[in-house]
Amino acid sequence: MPEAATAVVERVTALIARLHPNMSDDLDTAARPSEHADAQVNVALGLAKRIGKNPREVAQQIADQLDLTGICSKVEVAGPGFLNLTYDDVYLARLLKEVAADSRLGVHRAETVETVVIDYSAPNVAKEMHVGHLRSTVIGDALVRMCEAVGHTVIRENHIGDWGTPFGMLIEHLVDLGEVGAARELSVGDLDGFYKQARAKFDALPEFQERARARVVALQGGDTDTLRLWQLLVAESARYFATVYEKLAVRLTDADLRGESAYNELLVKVVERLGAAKLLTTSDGAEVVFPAGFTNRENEPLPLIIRKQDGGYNYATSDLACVIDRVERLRATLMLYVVGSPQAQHLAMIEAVATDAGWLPSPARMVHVAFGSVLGNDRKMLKSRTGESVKLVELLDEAVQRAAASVAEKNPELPEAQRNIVARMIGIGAVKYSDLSSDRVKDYVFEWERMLSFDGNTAPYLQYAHARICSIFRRADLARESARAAAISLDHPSERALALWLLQYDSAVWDALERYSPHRLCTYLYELSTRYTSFYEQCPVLKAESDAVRASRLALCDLSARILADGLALLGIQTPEQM
RNA sequence: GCGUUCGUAGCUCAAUGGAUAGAGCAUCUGACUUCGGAUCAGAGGGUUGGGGGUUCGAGUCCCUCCGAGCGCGCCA
Repeated sequence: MPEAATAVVERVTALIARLHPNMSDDLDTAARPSEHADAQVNVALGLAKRIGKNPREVAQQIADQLDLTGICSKVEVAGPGFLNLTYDDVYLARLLKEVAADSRLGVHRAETVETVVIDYSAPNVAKEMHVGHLRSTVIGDALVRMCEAVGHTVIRENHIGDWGTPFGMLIEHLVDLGEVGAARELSVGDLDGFYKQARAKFDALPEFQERARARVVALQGGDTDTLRLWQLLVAESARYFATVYEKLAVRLTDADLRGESAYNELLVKVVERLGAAKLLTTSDGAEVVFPAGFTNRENEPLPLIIRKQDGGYNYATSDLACVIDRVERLRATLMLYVVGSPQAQHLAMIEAVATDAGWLPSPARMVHVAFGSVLGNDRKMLKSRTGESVKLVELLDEAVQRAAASVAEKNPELPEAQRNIVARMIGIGAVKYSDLSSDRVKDYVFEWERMLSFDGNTAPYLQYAHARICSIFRRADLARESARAAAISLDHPSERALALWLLQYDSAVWDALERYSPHRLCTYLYELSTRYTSFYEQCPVLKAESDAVRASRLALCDLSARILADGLALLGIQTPEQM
């Protein structure tokens, strides 16, 4: 309820400033959603404490003097000193009409536009994508869409692992297979096999090991032929990643790929600049930084290793280079790292060092958008039957397959071609939604039955609610736009409950975005669906008692469908019109 | 050992420091000549891991204990 709440808060704040001129600072004047009223204001409780008076009396005084004409039809004091507000129906109807006429559905733009770099997905070249990449990719994609929706400038960065010692053995394996054979091997999508074969040879054959090591040196030395072979691996992998992203329907493209190798030239500069800032020390032959506040097992200062004993660099160095690149070249003001929580300490150290080195001048900042693991039925990290990590493609294919079976069973009239399209929206949507709908910092249990169920907080349930609305307009042979100018009346309780919720879309989107918590938007959309279906059960739309009521209800339907579709789109989930 | 995240109904999950901790699944009871029953209405089910503290008010903040996951020097 952005506008209504804002209007209320403005008047409350003004009144308190008048009544208690020196008390108005940092008082909680917010108008919150409430179970007992349309909204509640709790300011009297804090104020009473501060001025040493009875909270109910303070609340009553505010209620008596607060002028909410045209906004609220009722203000009452309840409990220990809550102000319960009932909005004026005419006012609500007017707000709804404004939202219905708004292509943004009431979602306001960011006041200050940020340049947001979002670092997510991050698969490794020549390695299969597995469930471990699911959460980063899906959460990152949702954040991209939400940031863009409020007008931020978003730069997607898929920080792929395309460099390091494993590439010696991978390139040698490629040479062994022959370029044509290797390309064939890689293009069938069996990257796991390729990697494992290389690994097996590396472990078993000293001769191969020698070649691999020499190849790493050649790669780092910039040997032309080696670089060409390396690029072949990268290109084949990129093609594979693109197919996965297409299946997943996320925004990532080849243009967003940014391998670690991209920072190679910057690594020397990182060392130079850390040296110039006098942060660098030598420890056991390695060049390291000791950021304050980090300790190891023995309670000794924990170093961030910048240059190894052997002179090589590692991930900490390239992560620091990355910070410099994002702040100084891309002008990032906000950097989101959609990375699993196990890396919390590493990222905290990167941030500490970058801050100490002066590479994060305000307003530039890093945020670790951490997330937990995907668990199987046994409550342990999800694994395949053979104990290996589950291939992402296989998981996605199974989701679509299961959805297709479900649609075939429940709606056999749907033509097969359409069924396949819909099955993809449902299956992929279900996987994404089950990932997004619980608090990201916690682990979650991956269960096919639950995520594909049409009951409960699932994508199919939301999609179904949307499809039913589309069905109403189809049956009535009405264009959706035609519903938007209607005068809205809110006589039935379920109409009113729905209307109140529709008006809170703006705050739901912002709430989810500000916490980088897509699940808050999921919860909102789920509640919207339940309120809608409840309305749908109780209020006939096409057979409404009058044309005016029918038009009003059609407007509520249209707005509900648009917010459902828009909200799901912000989560990267599609909404079929039939299913 | 140190650090960190988590612990809420039988299960899976919600809950800006605000009222009687909410949903879904499962269980039980109802509702289809009606816009998609792929649904809806209702019931039972809780010492929010234990114990202290701060606060007018704590699932939420602080301390402590218990339990689980993860991390902790040259992999990324």
